[in-house]
Amino acid sequence: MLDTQFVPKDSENSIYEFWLKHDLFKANPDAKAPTYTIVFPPPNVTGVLHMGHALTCTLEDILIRRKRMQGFNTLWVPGTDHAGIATQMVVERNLMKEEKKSRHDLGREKFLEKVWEWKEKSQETIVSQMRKMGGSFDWSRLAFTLDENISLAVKQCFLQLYNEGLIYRDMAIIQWCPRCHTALSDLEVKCKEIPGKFWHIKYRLKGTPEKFLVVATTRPETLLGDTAVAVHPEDERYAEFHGKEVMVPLIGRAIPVILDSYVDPQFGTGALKITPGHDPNDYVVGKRHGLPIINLMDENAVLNSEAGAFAGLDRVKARAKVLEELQKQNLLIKEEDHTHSVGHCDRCVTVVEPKVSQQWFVKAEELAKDALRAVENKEIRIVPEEWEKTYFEWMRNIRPWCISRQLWWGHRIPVWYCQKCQTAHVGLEAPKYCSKCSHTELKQDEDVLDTWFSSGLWPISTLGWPQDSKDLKAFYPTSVLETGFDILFFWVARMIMLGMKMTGKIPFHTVYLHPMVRDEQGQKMSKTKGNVVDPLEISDRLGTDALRFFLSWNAFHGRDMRVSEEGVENCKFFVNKIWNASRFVLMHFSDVTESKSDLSNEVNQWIWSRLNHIKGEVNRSLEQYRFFEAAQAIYHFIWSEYCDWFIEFIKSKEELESRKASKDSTAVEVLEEAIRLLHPFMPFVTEKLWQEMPIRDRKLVSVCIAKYPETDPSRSYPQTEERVARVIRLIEQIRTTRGVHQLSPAKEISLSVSSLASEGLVKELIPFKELIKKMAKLSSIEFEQKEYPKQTHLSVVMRDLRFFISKAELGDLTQELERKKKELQEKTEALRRADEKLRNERFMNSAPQAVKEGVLKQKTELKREVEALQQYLEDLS
RNA sequence: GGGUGCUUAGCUCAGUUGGUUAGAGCGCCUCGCUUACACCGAGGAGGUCGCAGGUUCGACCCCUGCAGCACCCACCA
Repeated sequence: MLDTQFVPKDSENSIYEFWLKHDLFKANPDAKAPTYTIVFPPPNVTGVLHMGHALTCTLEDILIRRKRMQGFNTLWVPGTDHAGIATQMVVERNLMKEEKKSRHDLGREKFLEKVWEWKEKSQETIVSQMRKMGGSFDWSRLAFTLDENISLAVKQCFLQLYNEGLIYRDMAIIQWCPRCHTALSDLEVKCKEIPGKFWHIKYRLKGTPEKFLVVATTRPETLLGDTAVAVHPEDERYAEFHGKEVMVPLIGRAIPVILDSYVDPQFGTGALKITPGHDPNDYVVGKRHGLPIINLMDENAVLNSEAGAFAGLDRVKARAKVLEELQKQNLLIKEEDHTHSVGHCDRCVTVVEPKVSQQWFVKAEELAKDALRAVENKEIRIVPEEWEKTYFEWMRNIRPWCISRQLWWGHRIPVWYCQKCQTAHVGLEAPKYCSKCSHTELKQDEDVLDTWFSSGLWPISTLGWPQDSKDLKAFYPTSVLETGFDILFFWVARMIMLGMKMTGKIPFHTVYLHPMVRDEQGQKMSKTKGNVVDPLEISDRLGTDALRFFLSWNAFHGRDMRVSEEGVENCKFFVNKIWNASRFVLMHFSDVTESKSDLSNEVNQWIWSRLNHIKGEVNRSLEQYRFFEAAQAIYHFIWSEYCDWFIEFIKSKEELESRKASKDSTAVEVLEEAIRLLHPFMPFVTEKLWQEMPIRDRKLVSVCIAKYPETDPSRSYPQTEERVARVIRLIEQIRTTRGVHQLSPAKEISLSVSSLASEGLVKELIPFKELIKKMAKLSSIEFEQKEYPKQTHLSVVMRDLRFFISKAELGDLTQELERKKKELQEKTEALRRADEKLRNERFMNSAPQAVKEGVLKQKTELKREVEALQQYLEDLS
């Protein structure tokens, strides 16, 4: 006997332990069954899981559990990401808070020890949370991006790309974060519109100080690093400056006026100061003209000795000081408001500084070619499809990927420099001596790799690459990559590029991009806003099953997904509903242990047939990653069909007794199948209930490995479905009539039903007589083709049936009158339109037969209804 | 500046290649503690599908324009 309620908190842990005990989630590379593989997007070891992770866990677990039940050899690889910059930041912040020390105070080695400690704790937390969500991961394959074998993959990949010339080291202008002290890739820089100023500054002509040109800039502090002023070659205004030199204000350095068509004469003053050291565009122009590069700032964006009197000031102070000086020297002409977009560090939101430095790059342009083609020719399918365009757009305009980071936490770049001749050696191990000069002193590159470089290898590295492992053979390419669209470029694109380059094969067949999690108002969740809904707290209180069902119910193909506690609560009600339906069934049929469904019984036929539809729909929807559709289909079946109608149908004393006596198994079997159908969505409660089912595959230890329901043509009864649908409609109509006439639910009435179409229709209802009586609360019901006088009876019409109720039994009719008038209006209009269509020659010529027949049928029905309604209204008044 | 989406019931969203009277959940209103469930049951109200044109026998769906919203990418100083 089941408890009166399912208490998730008391059951979930032990159910999960039960699964682990029976080792149900472990994949076997030697198994014969076809494989189905997902690698879980490894969460950063920066802290705890949020709602986005919960969504990922839920959706992937649904896919995996269904495939497992379908008999696939499923593998779901769990893991975590070292998340270089993010984790380093968190640990640094902690260190500062707790010990008032910077990482430099500790030194590289000691600091890394601290980070490892942090990682252990964080990973432990994350793993326990993934379990709490019910995730059926193969824990024997738990991976971390800095594991030895994963690091080997990273080095191997670096080496291979280097040998092919696809990785190179270059002096280039990159985005530098003065707070994180590292280079960033373009993707890690987010542009933001910032209201700023446009300052117009005098640059005097060398030797003729009364002549000058005016340069407009948003960054006056960088003028200290100017090495030219550029004007458009055809800009007449500056013709007299061609070939001359002007003086940099404040420091009196002469720089040439150069001609470059990059300059837009319409913009600003048409004269552009060129600062190759601190502006990506200027860098390009500077290179074109062979201009010197002046690096004005140190790693903190504090001005260095190149800045002369301004040395020691940071960017912001330097700007103020420079402006002040310009003002004093009467070189500042005007100041206007100007909004422009400024790059910010994705992690710490500091304004980044373009900086010329030695960095490592990947020729992404080369790798993108195959990665682009794979999606173009649908070898890799992106769902929803509209994201393909975004992917194409980015891939076609991809630029070199800066992969070196001046951090401590991460994969050290596998390059060693000879301390004598500076020759670089790239390899998996430190070389013993220099291959060029045989010197034995070599030093490894200080930098580490971009986190996404190792993430990009995740599908292959977790499966054992570069070894020719069993896992790689069995499970690669993986089946589907499921994640949020926000990391399409960061992660997905790079996995495709690196996976294809390293193995020659695509890393996965399908990319499913789920929506972003928002709060109730559609706002991004963030700690600072305080609108974060914590999945663990919710699952603690309302149950993991409810949370998971809510998440799948809301996984639309849109871009946002709103999470509210109320929504989860409603799903909890659904959990309760199934629980109680099961209680009812077990209360009456717990001794029904043999499959013996009376298939001559129309109610049985009907519920089997309905179940059959739902099975098809759920499977179809899940194949297309339409989680919301699948969830809704099951919800509707269990609640509105199985509970509201089937159970109510069999609930009458006689029916129940007769079913118990004959040990009819329908109620149990349909429920058991519905439970299996629901299991991927709500693993915990379904496991618990499945174990209680008197009929189930007893050879199996868990519903996790029970067969996932598939449609079964032998259980399809379309005609019965139609008949029962008519019965349901009749009951509903009687109830409505009772309702609008304000009859007490306790009051029994009598009525007579006749057909508006063929007489057979009414005969078909006779077997349901008792059932209708019970459910519509009737004292008696007659089925006969008989008219009653309108003085004494009211006739109610519904499509193909009508019934008569004695007026004496009805109460106030005024409300009903209004309602029916409106209905008559609507139906008359619909009839008119149907009629118009049928008269329309062109419609009759071009519409498909089925549509024409439909309209004709509709017209007949409407006509009957309109006539009957008119009569009904007459009767009423 | 370039790109991608979105606009359907009070709210969140479905609506498959244009074809019968546009759906769901929640919320709301009325009634009911009927022995699985009040975390429930029965019934009801509620939409000129953002606006304006066009194509078509027929448009929520296709085309054009407009308005509003969101997101992504971006070196106009």
